Amino acid sequence: MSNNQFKRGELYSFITGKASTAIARRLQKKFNAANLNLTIEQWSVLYHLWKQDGISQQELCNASFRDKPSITRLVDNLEKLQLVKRVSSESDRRMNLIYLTKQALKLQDQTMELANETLNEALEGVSPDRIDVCREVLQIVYDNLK
Amino acid sequence: MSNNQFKRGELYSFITGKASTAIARRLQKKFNAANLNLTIEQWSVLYHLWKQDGISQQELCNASFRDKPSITRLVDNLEKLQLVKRVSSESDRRMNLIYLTKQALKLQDQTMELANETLNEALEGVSPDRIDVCREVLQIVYDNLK
DNA sequence: TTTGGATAGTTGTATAAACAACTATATGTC
DNA sequence: GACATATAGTTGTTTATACAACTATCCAAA
Repeated sequence: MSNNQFKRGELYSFITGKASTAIARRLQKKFNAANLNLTIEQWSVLYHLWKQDGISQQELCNASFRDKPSITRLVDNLEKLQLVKRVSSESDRRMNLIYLTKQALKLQDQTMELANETLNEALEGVSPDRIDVCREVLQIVYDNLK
Repeated sequence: MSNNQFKRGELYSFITGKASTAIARRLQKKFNAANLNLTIEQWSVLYHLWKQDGISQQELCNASFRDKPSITRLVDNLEKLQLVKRVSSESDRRMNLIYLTKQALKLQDQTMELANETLNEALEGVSPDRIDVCREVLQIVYDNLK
């Protein structure tokens, strides 16, 4: 028997990720209300490209904690939306380098603003140091399991 | 303007729920390794039924933070696996009451054990009071947004 | 230079979530 | 009792995820 550390309620919440689901839903609603035709998952890919443009799909896999087929299809859809372009690498023709379009660059400010707004709503009434503890714990969880 | 409370890394982790995703994946792998032919989502429905059997699909929606079509299909799949049975309510024929089968009752101990094990791995090296803070913050986030 | 293993990406299939539109049943009001 | 409205559940469609199997390219060792 492992131990008695977790009461049921805790266990369920941790595993099902109710909080992050709620945050993602709220942000999606904001995107929809702003007529941004963009899913949170697509946004999360753009998020990495805004930090560094022209990375490979494999690097997007690592950065976004998704497998290769997931990234293939997200990039497919982002390409349909004309937000990214696949460019075959000259030095290694196995790789596609993913580049943002002008249209995608324009989305950064507005969507980051909505994301910040969402987090402020989510964390209203929580003190900064408790947020810090929470963030650190979640990081350890991720590191423990990845 | 919202504020500057969040650095990028924090923001992304909170929204995409990397930690809970990692926990769910680890638990799924344990289910697979134990030859339990069961998804985490299906397990999370059983979880509520183990607490209270014979509730309606709508109550499962509320308990599991899912919409009605999601529950319809999860119950469909659980029925195919012969883990639950839909029983039309006598008092209100719009409702299906969902009952666990004997087979599903047998799964409770083993899967809860695997879930506890997973959480112990996830939270290794985190002190109980920090876990508490984290859990409380996540609960507030959920309450703020639901 | 050939060959075999590793790496990058794609495709097929199953499960799941969100949203809209739908059916069936219940209920309250006239 | 009839009708409007609300509630419970289902179905269709799109997007996303996981896993397995596949192709194409690269690279290193014989």
